[in-house]
Amino acid sequence: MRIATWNVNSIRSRIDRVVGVLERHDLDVLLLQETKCRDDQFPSMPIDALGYQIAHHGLNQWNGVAIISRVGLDEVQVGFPDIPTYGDPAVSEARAIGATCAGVRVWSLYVPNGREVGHEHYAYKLDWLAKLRDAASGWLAQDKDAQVILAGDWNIAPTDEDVWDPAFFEGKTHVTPPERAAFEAIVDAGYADLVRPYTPGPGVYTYWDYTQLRFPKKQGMRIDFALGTPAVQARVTDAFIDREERKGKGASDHAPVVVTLD
DNA sequence: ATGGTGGTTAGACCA
Repeated sequence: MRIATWNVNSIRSRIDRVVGVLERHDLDVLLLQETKCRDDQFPSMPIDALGYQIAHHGLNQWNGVAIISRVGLDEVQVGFPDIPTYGDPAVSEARAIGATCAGVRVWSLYVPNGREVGHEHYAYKLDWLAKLRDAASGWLAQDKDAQVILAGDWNIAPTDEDVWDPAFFEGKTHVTPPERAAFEAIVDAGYADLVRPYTPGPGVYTYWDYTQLRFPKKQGMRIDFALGTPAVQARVTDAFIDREERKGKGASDHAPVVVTLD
């Protein structure tokens, strides 16, 4: 089984690239973030035509997560237990969707950005990650052999090696100790990074800002991850980051991250 | 090359 996660930055503007990624990598499952549309706006036809099923959760022009699968798409779940809302009045955001695909419980996750350290959105990010940890920890406690994948745009660079210049990011979100601790807490709950062992750094990234020629200058961040329970980790035979997809006109600012299971 | 990113959208907001 081959599964990928990708922050697509609008499914409507990149549907042709999505089809290309599905075909090029012979994907069984593709987890998308930032689809940026409502369910009724999702361009499903080209994906249906390839024999895939789609589960999408999109409420408006922001966020939006989807699971695309050709190996089954069962027990679709929008959000995880106790997923936080944002703001006052409280707003539910489309940042998590789960489903079972060929016996693997997969989650497409779009972790809140945080905006600025100290911003209300930053507190939301940390709370969101803590609630995700609680939920994910519970799933593994229920069944230590559970096959669960938590994948998506985490908006966290877990180590200094995961950003092109640590000094540039000093005092900014994505690299602060509380964010890194929130990520490590999920690893400590039993969810290992499935990709890093196959793509060691430094200089290995999944995201490059559109501005300032960050991609050609190789100035990126590793912020997209696929984490898995021990039962999943034991099945991984390969993983890579599809840098080629970041090239050319009309690319997303994120690259797909691909994992192969036996 | 006096603009410089790109998405959603129609003046901003978000990343």
